[in-house]
Amino acid sequence: MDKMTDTIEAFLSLRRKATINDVARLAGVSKKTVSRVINNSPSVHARTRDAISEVIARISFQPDPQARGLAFRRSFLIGLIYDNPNAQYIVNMQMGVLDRLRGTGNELVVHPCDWRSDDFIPELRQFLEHQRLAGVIILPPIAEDRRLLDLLDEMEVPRVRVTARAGASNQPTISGQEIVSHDHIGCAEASAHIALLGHRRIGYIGGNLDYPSAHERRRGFDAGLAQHGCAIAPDLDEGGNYSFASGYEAGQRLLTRPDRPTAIICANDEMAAGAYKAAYESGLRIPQDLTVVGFDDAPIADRLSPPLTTVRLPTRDMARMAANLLISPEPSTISHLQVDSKLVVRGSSAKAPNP
Amino acid sequence: MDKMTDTIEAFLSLRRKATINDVARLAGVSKKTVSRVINNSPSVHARTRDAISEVIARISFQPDPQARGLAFRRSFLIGLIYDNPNAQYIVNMQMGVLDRLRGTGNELVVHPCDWRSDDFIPELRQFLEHQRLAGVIILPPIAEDRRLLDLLDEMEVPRVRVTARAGASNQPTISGQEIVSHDHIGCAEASAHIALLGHRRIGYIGGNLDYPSAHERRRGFDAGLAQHGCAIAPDLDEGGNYSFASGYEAGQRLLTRPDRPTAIICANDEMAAGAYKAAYESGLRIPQDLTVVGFDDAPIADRLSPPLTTVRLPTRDMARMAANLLISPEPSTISHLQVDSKLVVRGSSAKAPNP
DNA sequence: CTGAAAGCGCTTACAG
DNA sequence: CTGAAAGCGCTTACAG
Repeated sequence: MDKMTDTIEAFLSLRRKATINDVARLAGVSKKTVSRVINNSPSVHARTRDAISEVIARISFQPDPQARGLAFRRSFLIGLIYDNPNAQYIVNMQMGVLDRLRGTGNELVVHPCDWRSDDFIPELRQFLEHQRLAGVIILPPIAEDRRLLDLLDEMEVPRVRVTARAGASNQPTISGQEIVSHDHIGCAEASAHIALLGHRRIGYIGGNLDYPSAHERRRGFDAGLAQHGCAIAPDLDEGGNYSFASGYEAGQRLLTRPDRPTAIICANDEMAAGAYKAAYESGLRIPQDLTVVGFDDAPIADRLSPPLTTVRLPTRDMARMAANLLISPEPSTISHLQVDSKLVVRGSSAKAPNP
Repeated sequence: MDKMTDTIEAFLSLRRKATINDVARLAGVSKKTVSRVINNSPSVHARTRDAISEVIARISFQPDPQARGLAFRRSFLIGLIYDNPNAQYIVNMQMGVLDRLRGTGNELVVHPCDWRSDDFIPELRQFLEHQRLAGVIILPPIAEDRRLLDLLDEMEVPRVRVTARAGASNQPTISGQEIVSHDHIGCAEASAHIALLGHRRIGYIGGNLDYPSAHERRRGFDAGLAQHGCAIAPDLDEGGNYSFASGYEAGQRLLTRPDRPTAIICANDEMAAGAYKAAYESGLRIPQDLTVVGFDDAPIADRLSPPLTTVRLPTRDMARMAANLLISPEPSTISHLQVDSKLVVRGSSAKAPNP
């Protein structure tokens, strides 16, 4: 056993958390050089680097994020900012971000907020001033909020937006990266599926028009139908707000009319579940009497009877990609990454009943 | 305008983030004294304190958490550690913790993990070694994991556990605080409700017996029935694992027998939803032919048709209480706080059908 | 390719 | 009740 090993043994017997000074001493170099290794500086002799890496591994040294952060003038925290009521969506996003953060030394700080509150911007300003975040990921719908984007630009916080509409609220910014979900692709698939099943009396329950997603989804549904010479019946075109209650009420209106639809397209699964309830109360069987499709592939989708045909977005992947844009050592020049939604066929869609 | 105000004006025109040095200079004291004010040290003259507070407010000084953390040898981050598939539960817990953290200068770092993985403990050790957290909150079921508790003790991380069973895995520890949910209270209410409705053929679909909650809930259901001289029929006592699928399968077994139950008690709402599906497929109407009750008041509960009678736990409040135990300046001597669940009656429970 | 000095913004001893 | 010095564990800017 050489002297260096002895010293390492001695250090280990102290059972103390290692610091950069321990590594420097044990490796016989200055702490500046250790710092270079930690930060992957190229200008370190290979042998020096190897020796230092060896010591780091032996004493399981992990640089203290607070000390690094203080010196760097930024933290190793990624903020996730959102105002979204869909719990599964939020949890998936968190998981996706964490997938990418694992092993990078960064942690995830969650920050739900209240878009409607007067305190919305001041509260976020306070949050951002307090922590000097490594970056933030903003989820729909507030990823479209101009005031929030301006605030982030002003504070020079790197950010990635997750949106349903390319280029929305866009302008030259400090690091305006974006993950865009193509909601319309899967919607077009879904409505084409319905047209191919022979449906012609097709009803619609739309999403909250304040959200870009509501427009994108409608655009997709219309396109898929148009492909087959079909369209939403103008007299069956109901507005909803993405809630179960709004889907239920719209479903009641649609299903109690004499010339009721044979299929109802819903802009999300929550409203589709509401439509199920209306159908159930009207004594209509799904899918024999009525076809229903939704969007989200929410947990409720395959718990409904029958399981709901819907459109799925790769939520977790999107979050992973968003985190990657923030973390990636070589910031890519691509600023808009796009992901497609896709149709998931289950038991709620079937051939149109014979007239 | 006096000289001090002038200087503050001058500082503000710099548009620079304030530091403790700015406050000290502007208030004409040492930074040590400013530090005393920040940390509420009693030994500061009232007039001195007021002057400093005034400057702090004027220039909106916020101490840098990283610098404070480095000096304090701990961060201002609260960790939330869990392995739980229920998205709404997780989101509610996060909201509750954040309710209490707001304004304290602490942030929430979420850390889902995989209880089943071989890497479970090593991964958590790495996490805890990296960050020097101000404290952690552990959610069920891993709040019962002995290895995790030992790890936290070894690393001297303050912790609060959220559990369904008082005293589980308990032993003298560094700061073994605990929020205990009395699942059994609401369960007893629920089963008493069923007994009072006249049901006598009562089936049961149980939770995963690896989780304390499964035992606590069963205990409550049994007690509520016993109050009225009733009990789960031994031949209708099904095991489940809290999943929709397990509820569905158990429901099928229960409902296809000739002497089927008139009421089914489920250890959670997911399984109750599975039982709904089995009932639907057997052509049984809820609640006319079959009464069903669940536990959780999950989002699905009032989206089912009819809405599910269930038991609600004040999840968000529990999280708030847990965070409070960690944050509270005067650590309370009470180490076990208890909260009750309660019955929520909806449309899925009705009088037993006439034999 | 490597290092000594100064600094990031705070706090803990130690004085007085 | 208040302060000057040293330190938390890192990095930057400057040398060499």
